Amino acid sequence: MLNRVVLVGRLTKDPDLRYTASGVAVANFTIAVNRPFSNQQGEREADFINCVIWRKPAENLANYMGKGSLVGVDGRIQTRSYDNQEGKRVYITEVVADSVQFLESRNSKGGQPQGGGQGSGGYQDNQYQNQQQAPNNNQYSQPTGSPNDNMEPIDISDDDLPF
Amino acid sequence: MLNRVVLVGRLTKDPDLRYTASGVAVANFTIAVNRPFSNQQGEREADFINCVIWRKPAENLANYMGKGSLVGVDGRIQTRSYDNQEGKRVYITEVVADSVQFLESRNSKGGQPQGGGQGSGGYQDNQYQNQQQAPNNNQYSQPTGSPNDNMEPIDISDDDLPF
Amino acid sequence: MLNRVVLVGRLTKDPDLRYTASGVAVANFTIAVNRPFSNQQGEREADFINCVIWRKPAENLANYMGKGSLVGVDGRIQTRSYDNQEGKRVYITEVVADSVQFLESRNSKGGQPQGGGQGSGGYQDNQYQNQQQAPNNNQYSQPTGSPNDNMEPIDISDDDLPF
Amino acid sequence: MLNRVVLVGRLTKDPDLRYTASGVAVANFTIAVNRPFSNQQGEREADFINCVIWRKPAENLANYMGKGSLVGVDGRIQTRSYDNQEGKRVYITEVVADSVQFLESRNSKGGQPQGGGQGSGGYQDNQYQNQQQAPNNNQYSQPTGSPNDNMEPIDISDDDLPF
DNA sequence: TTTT
DNA sequence: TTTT
Repeated sequence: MLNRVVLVGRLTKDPDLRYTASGVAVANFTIAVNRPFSNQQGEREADFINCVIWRKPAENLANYMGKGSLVGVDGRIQTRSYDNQEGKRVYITEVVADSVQFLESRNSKGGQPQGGGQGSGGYQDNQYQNQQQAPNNNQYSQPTGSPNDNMEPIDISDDDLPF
Repeated sequence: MLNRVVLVGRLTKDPDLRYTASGVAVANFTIAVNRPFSNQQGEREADFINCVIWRKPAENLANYMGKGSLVGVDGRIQTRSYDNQEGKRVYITEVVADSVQFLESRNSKGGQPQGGGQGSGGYQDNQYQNQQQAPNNNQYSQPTGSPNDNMEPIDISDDDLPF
Repeated sequence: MLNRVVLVGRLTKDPDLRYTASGVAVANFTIAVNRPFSNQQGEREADFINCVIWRKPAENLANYMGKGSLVGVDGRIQTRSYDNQEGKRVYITEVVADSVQFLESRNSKGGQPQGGGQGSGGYQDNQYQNQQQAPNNNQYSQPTGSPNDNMEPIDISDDDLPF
Repeated sequence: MLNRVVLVGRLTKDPDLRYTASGVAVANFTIAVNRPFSNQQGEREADFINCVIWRKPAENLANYMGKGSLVGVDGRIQTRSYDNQEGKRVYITEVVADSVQFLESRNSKGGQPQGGGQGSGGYQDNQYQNQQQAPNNNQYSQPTGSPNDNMEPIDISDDDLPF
């Protein structure tokens, strides 16, 4: 049955990247999507939407985007439930992203602070596409070093390129 | 910012229609959307997605659709929170429907039971469109009588026609 | 970049199934999507949207759906152009379907005419999912025989099952 | 019936703003949406999607966005036809935008060229929302003056504010 | 060239 | 707390 979600918004914090026991990468993140209308107090509110993304795109998101980054999300709504520590059933509604598009980097994540005089915020047509391939059980090698906040072309082998 | 959701699924129960203190109709409903893939046990799971719709379309939904009805939803994701009786903050993610499309009636809601030999389940191009008009404070008159499960053309004045 | 389309409408005619030189199945079809509003003459118009689907789902669509069938489409807009016989460039805008959902069979395609007293139009959760796998170059075997208009469960081997 | 399109892409040229005989503003524009995959030559292609937007949002788009601007579009697919000068029927498929979101200004349209050392390309949560109100037959007052390419807050009366 |  |  049809289940399709498209969002454009900003990361409320850095993505939270983890690995399953079998080594599959998964990142949780929340995006703030401002509403197109004002409330009765005349204020613009936002919706804070929890999202998940799996595998390579999860690592890419965690490595290149951070708090404040503007992203586009294409995915579906998923619901699940679990029993919390008080034995109460908790119901979760979240968006499982098939792909995340980088619209604008905003964070600096420990490196050269963005902004200043260098003409920041350019857009590259970068997109995480979830290949939905079978989970591979290797440990992923974590990219380190300069986060390349300005999103200029970077010189790495195709294999490592997230986009 | 962009926030768009499209769903096709079945009502898990009859819509829950209420009125605000100022007389605005609002209906809550949950739709089950079957996933397009099987889990590791080979079973097809579903997502149970909570939705809200306001005003006239809320009444139409409540009057014409019921548990098991197949509907299409066009809307956006909304998040909100409240403090429960234990003083704990509870976060809600739901879909606010702009319009609901009737794809197939399935329930009988007190009237002539659907099904049998009469060729049921016909589709009419019926759609609730949320006009987003200012709330009107009148009490809505509740349609009663024949639920018209077979969704044949019905003969009522234009003013009452939900589609 | 984001490009997402979701449609629900009826096939204006039987899907047109063909095979590329290398044996890849592709089906073209048009769906009529009724507009949610009336024009100035008070008439409801429709949009006639050309769609394409590839591989297995193309064959499934051609084998199980026909003129008048209600379907849901999840896909993206694609544009292309070609030079016609007069040497004039022609621009095409169409929807490439990732998946098509069967909402209601309507045609009979040579076999037992649908309808009559047998409770027609039931919905099964059937969906063509485009696996985006590499094209396979075999000739597909064309299913023949009973079109199963009522969409009841059918007893064929898993390999042939479209859903 | 359901008909929903969401796009993120760049304007291929400045929007083309016109007025109907009765004074209703309408803007035509094309956005280039890069495909998320490469073709067999390893090149990334794009789809060039024709769009229309009506009334106030049309004027806003024309006044604030130009060739190269990154926009998000939420709308529906519309088809229409007309007879060309050779008396041949021509079929058109385009997107009617309900709203356009400004993701990044790119053009300068006669004013201070964007870019340079000033940290350009910031995102504001600006969105044209088509109110679908009855056409008003006044001549719209055309905003003039500095196009504010950097999209900083601008100080004009609420009535003129497009977002 | 269009569906219910 | 879930639909076919």
